[in-house]
Amino acid sequence: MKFPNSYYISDYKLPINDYFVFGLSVDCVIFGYQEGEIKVLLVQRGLEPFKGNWALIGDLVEPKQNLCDAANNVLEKLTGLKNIYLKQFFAFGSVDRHPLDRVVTVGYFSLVNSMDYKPIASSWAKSARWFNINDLPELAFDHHTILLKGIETLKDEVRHKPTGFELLPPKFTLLELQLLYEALLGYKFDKSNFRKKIIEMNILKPLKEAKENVSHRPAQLFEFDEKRYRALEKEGFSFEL
Amino acid sequence: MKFPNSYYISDYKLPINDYFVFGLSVDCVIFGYQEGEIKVLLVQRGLEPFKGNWALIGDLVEPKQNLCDAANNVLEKLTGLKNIYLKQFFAFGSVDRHPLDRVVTVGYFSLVNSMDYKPIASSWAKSARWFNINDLPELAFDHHTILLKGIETLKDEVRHKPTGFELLPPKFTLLELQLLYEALLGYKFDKSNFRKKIIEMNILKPLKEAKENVSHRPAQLFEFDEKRYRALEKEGFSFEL
DNA sequence: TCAAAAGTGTTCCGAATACACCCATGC
DNA sequence: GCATGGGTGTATTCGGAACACTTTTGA
Repeated sequence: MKFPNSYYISDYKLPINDYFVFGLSVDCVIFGYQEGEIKVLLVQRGLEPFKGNWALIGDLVEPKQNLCDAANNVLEKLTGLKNIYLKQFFAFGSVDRHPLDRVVTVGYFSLVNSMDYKPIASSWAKSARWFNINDLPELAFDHHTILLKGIETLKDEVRHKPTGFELLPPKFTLLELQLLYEALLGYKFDKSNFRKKIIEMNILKPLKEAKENVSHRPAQLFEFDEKRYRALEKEGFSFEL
Repeated sequence: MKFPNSYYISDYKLPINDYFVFGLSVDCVIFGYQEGEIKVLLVQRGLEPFKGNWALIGDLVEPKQNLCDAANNVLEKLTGLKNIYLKQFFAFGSVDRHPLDRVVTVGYFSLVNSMDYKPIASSWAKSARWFNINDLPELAFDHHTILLKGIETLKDEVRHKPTGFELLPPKFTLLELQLLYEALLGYKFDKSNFRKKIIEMNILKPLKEAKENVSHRPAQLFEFDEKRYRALEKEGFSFEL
């Protein structure tokens, strides 16, 4: 490697080659929403180390691959979905986090609408399963730590940005939205007040369609108006609750 | 390296050795507060590449060094201060972010009380300077991107957590606190309302001392009550504004 | 006595809360 | 008709915004 003797300004006397010994990986915390509960997608490892344990999906980053591309690839390989909501949340770099060598991993979290998710025929997908985030199995590596940090980030994000919409189908009713937020935040809303608040934000586009095949009055459907949200955001509007 | 043929479950056929080619560094965005303005500490590079440009301080991580230890070391080497507020905010991993080789860098941001900061006699400190965050010089590498992300993170953090206290001396007056938050957030508060709000949060410990040597009525001094804040946080209290 | 900042009190308004109530549909 | 969720209206409360005012110090 044609690296100078010091990267920034360092006191190290070691040849610089000795510094290019890191492995780099990405791990994805994939959230979904089913039956009123927040789920996370895990796979069962088929190889050592930690063979048989459940784990986040992830992979080593290639030498010429951008971090976010690596994360997108991992996600696409498992779900077949492209352009999914994907956000980096933390880099985990403890010396001993991997039993065999020095691997730094970057955590991404992702929200998928479970209806879109069709496990595809890969060695991964066969062993993939959704777990309730309050009822997790033992995890490989430091994936438990990563997952907890991911959940924390999700909750922070949900409270201040209209993140949750990614978990719903594109068209949804106000009650569905309310139930989702109740699951995400862990507390109840008053129906009337929740509606008033979200409607007045002006980030939902009311549709002329209604829910069908329900044994009660059919509810109006809405879409998240992303364009409108971006516009409001620029004006200083900030999503709360 | 005794690495198995696949890290997680991968389709790669390459020998695994080819994946351990990453350099890893940390870069610190160090914020300070002087004369009512938010500053950031930069150093002038003495070596190629980007010799002469201003840059964040940072360094390569050693093979057996934890990420956060690396960041702390960098900070200590420049300022002589240990146990400073330091928080990871993002990993920057573009393939081409470094002109000479593949180096992934992890950004940390830090808040220091400028009174504590005494540049120490090192090759770094000689060329260190505080810059107003609205008046930045040209920066080396992708440090401008990193810095902007750091500023963004700071503003998010400040709004939802009692972060700003690190920028003040341990004992401060309410007006000093107000002016700091005005600088951080970019807008004014009403004196009376600001006081009421912050006092009612119960996270400040009023002292029996007062500011001295001022040509007007001396103000009461306060301390941030970290213990109390942690306790309140556990009960679900959330700091806002 | 004046300037400058410390510190307090009060009114007003809008938003959040807590309910109560009516509507539409399938069975 | 009744169960179920859809959808609306309103009185009350609480907290924030705006602003005025008094106090204490040094010069």
